[in-house]
Order: sequence, then structure tokens, then C-alpha cells
Amino acid sequence: MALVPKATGARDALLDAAEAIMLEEGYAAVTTRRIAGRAGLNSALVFYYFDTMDGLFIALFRRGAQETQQRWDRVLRSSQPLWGIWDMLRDESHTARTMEFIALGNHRKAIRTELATAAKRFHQMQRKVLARALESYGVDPDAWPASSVIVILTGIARYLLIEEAFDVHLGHAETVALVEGQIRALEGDRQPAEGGVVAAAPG
Amino acid sequence: MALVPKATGARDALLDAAEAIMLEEGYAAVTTRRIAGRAGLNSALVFYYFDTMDGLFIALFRRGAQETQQRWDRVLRSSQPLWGIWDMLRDESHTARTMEFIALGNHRKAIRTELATAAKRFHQMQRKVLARALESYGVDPDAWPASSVIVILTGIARYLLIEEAFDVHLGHAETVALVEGQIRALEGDRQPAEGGVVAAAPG
DNA sequence: GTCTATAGCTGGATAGAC
DNA sequence: GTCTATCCAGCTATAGAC
Repeated sequence: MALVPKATGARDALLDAAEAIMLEEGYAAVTTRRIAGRAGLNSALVFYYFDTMDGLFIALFRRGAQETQQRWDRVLRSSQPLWGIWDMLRDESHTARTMEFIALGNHRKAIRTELATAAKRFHQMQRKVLARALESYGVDPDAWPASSVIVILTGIARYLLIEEAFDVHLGHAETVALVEGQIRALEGDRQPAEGGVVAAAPG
Repeated sequence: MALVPKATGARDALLDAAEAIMLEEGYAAVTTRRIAGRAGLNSALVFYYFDTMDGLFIALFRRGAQETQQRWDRVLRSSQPLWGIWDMLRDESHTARTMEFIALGNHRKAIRTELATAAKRFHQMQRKVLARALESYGVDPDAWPASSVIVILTGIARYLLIEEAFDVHLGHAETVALVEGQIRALEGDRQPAEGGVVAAAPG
């Protein structure tokens, strides 16, 4: 399960092509003809495998969400879960795809439902690990509930990435320093060798 | 200058129609024919006034940014700038439009440039007022730089709104309480009568 | 499972009448 | 400034051959 999936069959090849087009040019550019052209296949195959364009988007989202789940599984096993969560949230490639689906989901009910389900699952997964960690650090759960820490870290990380994509960096360095200072106070320095986001799959 | 602009001429009517379609169905649904149909005008007029679809989107963004600027002007004159900024950031109608343009800008250079310029202008505007306010509250500017406070508040507010649009509310109440508790500690209770976001235009 | 062919529609954009 | 008419391209989706 590599980060950049390699097509093993026509269905995967179509999903790979759709994902690439979506990231490069946005969901509106994902059309049956362009998917097929990029994958070197016939456009009728899109309907054979996914029935409709909505079906394709949902299949694409689920495949991505499964990968994301596996990455969270790894990250949350880290002995420094705060660092792990923060670094994962700061990962651009993951967030770019999520934001494209959010834009799509804002106007398509079927996608919106998929997104909501996945968002809740990931939140709970993070909350369980984080609540235990914060407790072990002696953090008052009334002052800093784990679910709030997730919302705050996610919101900050995502906003930083959005602005970076537009080459806007006002206050970014200060904010990263501020957040990472808080994490360091609880978990010490980042131990880059384990639980990292980068080394996700073996060569 | 009302929040929901009334068309005074064909050009404004086209922009109004484009904005409504964009909010309801996303930027991809904004087409010359649909704009014209909604405005009760001819689709060729879109090209007469805006040359291309990119031209239309840029004109639409600029008109909205001008309104936003005026709203920030009002909000930042408040005697409780932290409350003013937070309430403005939490305003859904404003953010929905911004996010649609971000999705569009992620894949169109001309839009991206417009967005970056406006984002920087708004940030500086907020930072000036906030830096002075935080200083008057005795907040250490090295621990909490104004530009970081802007990034943090904006990131949190926007993430809350994104999730609310998908009916996901995990950790939201706790996070709002946490943020507003911090603001209250500096500025006291919210004084709803002045500088509010709601009462923007007469009539 | 993959292809060709095509129906039926909608898109951006332009020319030119009024 | 607003309209009709039109070009050509692209779209989703289906039918049916292989």
C-alpha cells in the first residue's frame, strides 16, 4: 500500500488517473474522457466500474480514506502522539486531497455523507490516544479537552497549508513556533525516527 | 452597500446571479448560460462585461473583497477587537464564499493572485489593531504575537465552520468555550450592541 | 472486460443585427 | 448595451460488438 498507488488493474488505473487530475486541476476537471485518456483506457469503463461520476468520487474517497486510516494507525502508535498528530496534520499531500473533497462535498450530498463519516471516525481515533497521553502529562482535561486540542491543531495546520499554497506566510513561523513550543513542553523534542509521516511505506 | 447586493444594472445583476450559483452549487456550476438565465439576461452579456469566465470570477471576488473590507473596518473599530474578530471569523456567510474562491484559486493562477493580495491586506489590517489591543491588555507579544493570534483564531473558526457544514460537531462546543474563555479573560463579556457582525447594513 | 459508436445535452466564445 | 444565431468542443451516459 504505497502512498502513490500503482495501478494493478483497470479499476485502480482509473482511480489513479482521477486522483491525479483532481489534485492538479480540481474536481471539476475530473471527467470520464480525461480519466480514460490519462489511464490509456476507454471512457466507457468508468461507467462499467463506477456507474456514475458520483460513484467514482465515492470510490476514490474511500480508497484514500483507507490509506489515511492506516497512516493514522501508525502515527497514533507513536510514543509522542502530539508530535505525530501535528506532523501528520501538517502533511500537505494528505490535506490537499481532503480539501478538494470538502469543496466537492459542499455541493454533493453523497460525498458530504462520506466525508462526515470519515471525519468522525478519525476524530474519535485521535481523541482516544490523545486523551490518554494528555492525562499522562498531567494536563487538566477540563481546561484542555482532547477533542478541543484536535480541533485546534487541525484548524491551525490546515489554515497554514491553505495560505502556503497561496504563498501567504504572515504569522506562520511564529505560529508554528508557538504550537511546537507547547508540544515540546509536554513531549520533549521530536524524535524523528519513529512514527513519522514521511517514512510511510517501504521502498 | 448591503450584504446581499441588489442589482442596479446588468453588470451587477450578472454578478449577483453568479454569486448565488457559486454558493449554492459550487464554482463549477457557474456557467455563462446559468448566470444569464438566473439574471433574466442574455448569456452573451457575460462576455461583453467580463471578457472571459476568469474575468467574471475576478470581478466577483473583488466586489466581495470590497464588502469584506468595509465589514472589517467596522469590526476593527470596536472597543473589543478580539470579540469583533472572533465573531466576524465565525460568520458563516462570509466564510462560505471565501472557501469557494479558495477551491477555485487552488487551480487558477489569476484567482490565486487575487486571493493572496486580499489575504495579506486583511491580515495586516487585523494585526495592527490586535497588536495594540493585546499590548493594552498586558499580553506578552513574544509569547502571543498578534499575527499568530490571527492565524490561530482564523484556523479554528474556519475549521469549525467546515465541519458544521457537514454536521460534524465533535469537540466544537468545548473549543468555542475554550477560545471564548480566553477572550473573556482579556476583554470581559461580549458587548453585543456595538461592532457586531449581524447589524451590518441599515434596513 | 474492453472496445466503438453515438445519442442528447451543455459548455465557452464569437459575429453581427438592432 | 442587448439581443439572436451559431460554431465547435466537451460532457454523461447507453447500446451493443467483440
